[in-house]
Amino acid sequence: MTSRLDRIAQKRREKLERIRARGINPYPYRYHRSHTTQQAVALLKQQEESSSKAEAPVVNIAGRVMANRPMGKISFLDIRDSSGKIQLSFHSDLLSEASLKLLKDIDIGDIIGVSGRLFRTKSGEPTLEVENLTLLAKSLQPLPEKWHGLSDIDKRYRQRYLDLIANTEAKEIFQMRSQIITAIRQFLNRRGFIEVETPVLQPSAGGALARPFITHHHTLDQNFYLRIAPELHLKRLIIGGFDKVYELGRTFRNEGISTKHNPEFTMLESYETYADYNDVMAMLEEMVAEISQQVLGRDKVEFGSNTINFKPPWPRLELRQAIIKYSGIDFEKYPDADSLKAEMLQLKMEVDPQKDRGRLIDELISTFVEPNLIQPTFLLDYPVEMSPLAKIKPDNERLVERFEAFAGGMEIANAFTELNDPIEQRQRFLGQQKERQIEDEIVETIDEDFLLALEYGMPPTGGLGVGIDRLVMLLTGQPSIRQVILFPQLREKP
RNA sequence: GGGCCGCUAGCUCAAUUGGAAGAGCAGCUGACUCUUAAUCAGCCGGUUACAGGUUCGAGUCCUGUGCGGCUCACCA
Repeated sequence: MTSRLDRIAQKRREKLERIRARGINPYPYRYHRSHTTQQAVALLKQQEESSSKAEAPVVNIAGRVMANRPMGKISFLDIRDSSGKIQLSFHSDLLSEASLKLLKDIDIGDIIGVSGRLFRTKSGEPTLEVENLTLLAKSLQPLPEKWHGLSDIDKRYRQRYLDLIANTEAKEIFQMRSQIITAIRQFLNRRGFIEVETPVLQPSAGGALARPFITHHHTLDQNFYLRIAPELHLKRLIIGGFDKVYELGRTFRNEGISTKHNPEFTMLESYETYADYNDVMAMLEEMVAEISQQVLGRDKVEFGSNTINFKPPWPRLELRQAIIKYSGIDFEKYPDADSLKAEMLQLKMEVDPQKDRGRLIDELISTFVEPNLIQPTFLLDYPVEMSPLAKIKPDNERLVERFEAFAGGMEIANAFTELNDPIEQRQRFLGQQKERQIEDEIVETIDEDFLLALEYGMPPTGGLGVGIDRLVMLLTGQPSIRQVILFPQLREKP
């Protein structure tokens, strides 16, 4: 009746008790480590290259036992820490009685500390000849298989720690993610941007068109939305006199989950005064290329079957021309939703009758254009009805100064010359509210506080939003957003 | 939410047309003084995701449920 897992766990608990019975704490408080495994290997190499014949120094290292190869009087164990791995050898002749006894109760998965001298085996493997063994944490669960790792995708997400232990590639992705985010901060800080934090809990969810999550504050007895964009608060800071601000943080959208969407995701937004969307374009392409250089050491990255080259300048393509090129439809010829819809039906597209003109154009982009934009590309100049926060083009009142950046067939950034006319902004909000209420979707409240702020005067500003998870996907070559989020959203298991 | 696919031991995977549920790793016992996916001998290990149905007989066929993957829709 007992499963194998039960019996393995039972055996390990017995070992734990045996260890305790000998007066050893299997979960001690600290361990003085002198070197990481990587440093220890480097030390050995350095010693070998120096002319001095001095005896190897004693080092203390710690890590998780990953393999055990007992061979009579010698046992070889591999341990791993976050820097790498190293082989340990245990000679029964050189070990104390206590360490020898303890070694018998060490399992794969245990965390141990060892001290001894470094040497190289006949086959050239850097090895620590252990003189002293300390158990630092007993593991009671068996690890995934050593050769194939953990491949059950569900388990990899739910028990990410096992994925990180068993699959070194998984760990590397998240190390790279951290480096990418560090590189972004360095880039912006160097240019004089300051990093700020604005509310996640907001009385109205503005700055984008998306369904928000709703939550409730008990003391205030008030509902709040989780932000769908930090945009409107960052602009308040521009009004307040900060010239260049950015926020790098979590944003929440209560929408479908896919390989490109997670309900909570990380977004960068930056705002720079006295800049327009052309300045922002130049900054973005420079930033992405620089991050790629800094993290990968090159401009190019393999993504699926394509090689993406981030080297600036990226092609700039007018949205209208792009849609003509890939679908044959010129949206300027169809000034209203009905005529555009009719044309789209001609192409045998299934068109939602509820959609307004902006959303129809959006569908043309995602259906025909986006999948073709593998190399980094800017699409410029969007219809005003899809961009309520962007400034109209000086020579065409139906278009705004907005761009979206695409790469690998995904949108990775969205930016515009920010609308700073408070009266026009109010009209745009009202128009948008009307559209949305027709669809009885979410009743949007207008952010009056933001409009008031705008009335005090906002300098001309270029704003940018970058989907960090997607950027990480590109730079790490991952086809699914879940592979670059440590704990992606999953349905709870019963 | 729709469509397609998947779920077998702790892990990685087999199981022919519906005919006795198996292997490797891990674990346990033993051997072995340079192994490194160590090797050798032996042993242990199953609610085949869950519930029902068809059948003499179901891992396999049917229905439903759960979870996941891909995809479409929703959506930037």
